[in-house]
Amino acid sequence: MLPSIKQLRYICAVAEYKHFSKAAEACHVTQSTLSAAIQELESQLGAVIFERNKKTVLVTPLGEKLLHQARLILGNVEDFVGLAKSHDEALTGEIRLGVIPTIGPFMLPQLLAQLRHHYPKLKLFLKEDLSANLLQQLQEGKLDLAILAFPYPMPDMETLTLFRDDFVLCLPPGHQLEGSKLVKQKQLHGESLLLLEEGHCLRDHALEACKLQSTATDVVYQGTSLHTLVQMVANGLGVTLLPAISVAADVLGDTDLQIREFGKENVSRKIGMAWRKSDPRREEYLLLSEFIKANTSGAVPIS
Amino acid sequence: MLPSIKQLRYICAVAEYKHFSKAAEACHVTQSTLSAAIQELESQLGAVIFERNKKTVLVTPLGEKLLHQARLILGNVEDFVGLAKSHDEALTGEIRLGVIPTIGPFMLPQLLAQLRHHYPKLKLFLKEDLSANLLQQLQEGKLDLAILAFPYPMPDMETLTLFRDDFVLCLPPGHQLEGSKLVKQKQLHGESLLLLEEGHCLRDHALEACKLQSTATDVVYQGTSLHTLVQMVANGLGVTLLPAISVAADVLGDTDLQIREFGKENVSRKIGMAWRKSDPRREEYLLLSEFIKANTSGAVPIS
DNA sequence: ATGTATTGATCGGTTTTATCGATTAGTATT
DNA sequence: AATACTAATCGATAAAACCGATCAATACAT
Repeated sequence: MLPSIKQLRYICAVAEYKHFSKAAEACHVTQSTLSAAIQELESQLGAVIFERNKKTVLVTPLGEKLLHQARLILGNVEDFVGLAKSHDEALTGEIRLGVIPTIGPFMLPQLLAQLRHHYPKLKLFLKEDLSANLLQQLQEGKLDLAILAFPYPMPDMETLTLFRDDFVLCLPPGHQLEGSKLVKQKQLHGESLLLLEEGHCLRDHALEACKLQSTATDVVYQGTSLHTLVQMVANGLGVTLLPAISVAADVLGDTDLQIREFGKENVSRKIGMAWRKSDPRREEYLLLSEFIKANTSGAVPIS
Repeated sequence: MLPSIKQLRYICAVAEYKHFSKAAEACHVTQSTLSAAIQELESQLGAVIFERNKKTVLVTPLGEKLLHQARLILGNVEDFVGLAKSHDEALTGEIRLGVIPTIGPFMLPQLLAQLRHHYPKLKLFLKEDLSANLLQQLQEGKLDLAILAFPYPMPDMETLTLFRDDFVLCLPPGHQLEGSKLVKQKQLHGESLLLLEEGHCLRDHALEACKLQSTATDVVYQGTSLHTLVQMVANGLGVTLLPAISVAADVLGDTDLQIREFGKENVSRKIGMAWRKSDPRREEYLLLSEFIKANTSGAVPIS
């Protein structure tokens, strides 16, 4: 046997007004409805809450306790509804966001600061991982949203491209290619090209973008992050390809490395978002995507 | 718009089983019923709680919060029902008991100790006042029960006689009536009879029981309590009538006062209980009355 | 005393809601 | 391609909620 929330409202109203008819009016029902509901509740509880005296309505001691509990419940119900209401506003809840390592450290610091400013109620829980793992966690519902590089197969996901991220060539000072203002893909042949280890999509995207195969060049070493790659280049171990956003985010630091852009050739990857097709917060994600597009440096807008 | 408790139960079940059909089974309803109820809730809230994926049911971040709140509410509702249940047991709740000053100090110490032992969950809130005030507080619902002396007009109240309380004559040592083993009402004429001040029913009952009028004797002084009356008698100011229960409760203390009983004459008052006719706890009061009858010394059972 | 107004309970009838069983559409799995 | 499974949907029915009117008891004013 369960009381209904309506019944709890009724008894609280009666306790407040000490009067069935007035309480009924306040509850927008007729007195007969309210009386019947309260009688049913008392009958189901096997307890009398109100002592109906001629002149006034008295609350039994047990009724006093029940009323206290009822008010507690009604308050919680209000909070329940309020919870839903407060979430109506866009970007005020929690989003579990996954990002790949070749984007997160360069894009997030600036983005998060802006978000905190414009959407102070938004709580972003961050997870940095490889694309394959992010996909799996999206599917499992452990993540709501991912920012990663395309192309990448995203079954069951809706994806959206945010912007283009050009690759640039990173050279140590004095390198033979230092003289070229712009470089071409072909010029990479025979170079000691340093790339991230297996699993990073950046590796595949870079090779693909430059129309290279991993065997067509000397991949002498495998870095675990772009920062370590940069250090390796600085130590003369070879050259590397860096995404523009990382350079914009000062991945070079105070090294004296050189940057050379590619010419008209489209040497780039695309950065976008992905979420479950069934996720009801699509609108919110679209809103967030617009915000990201407007607040990311080093990115090339999609034409 | 209000959610129903049923809806809250449903969403908690789905969250638990991650499966609509199984949740429906656990709730003893069909899947269609449960689905419809949850859809209605989500629609009314304007929020999506579950993300219906083909393989599994996921909970949205907002849904997680709502579920937490829902569980809280359901717990409260359980407590609500439990409150009523726990009070089913007799004499386990709160009773606000009023007692008149010529009964309370002599009857309660012993009675309360016994009650505490036999009904440890019973909480008695005590109020000592004159009959008229007790009656008013009963009517106003500020008291649940009163123990007082009859006859006394108790409109709207149900009353019950507990026992008879005989009056005895209290004499200072060396008093002229000391020689009589039993005294008669007539012998009181001309005596300096000390009584309580106006308002105490004991005063009226004593006069009535002895068939006296307040003018027929010297009411030289008005005491504020039986203890002060006793002190006055000990100081030779006169004699007084004491209820047997007060003597049994050692109102005389270590004074050397004498007690004389009346003979076959019915010189007594009746002590009983009263509560509102509309009070639903009648059964409990009857139970309490039996307990009191069995656990009061100095009282004469009603034939 | 007598009549009027109030209060909460009760009854009959209507509307609304809840629930069920069956079916469907969309996905996985075999 | 066939099968199994899940949640949504539909139509019909049973249950309830609710209202308006009335009643009995009482308070209050005359």
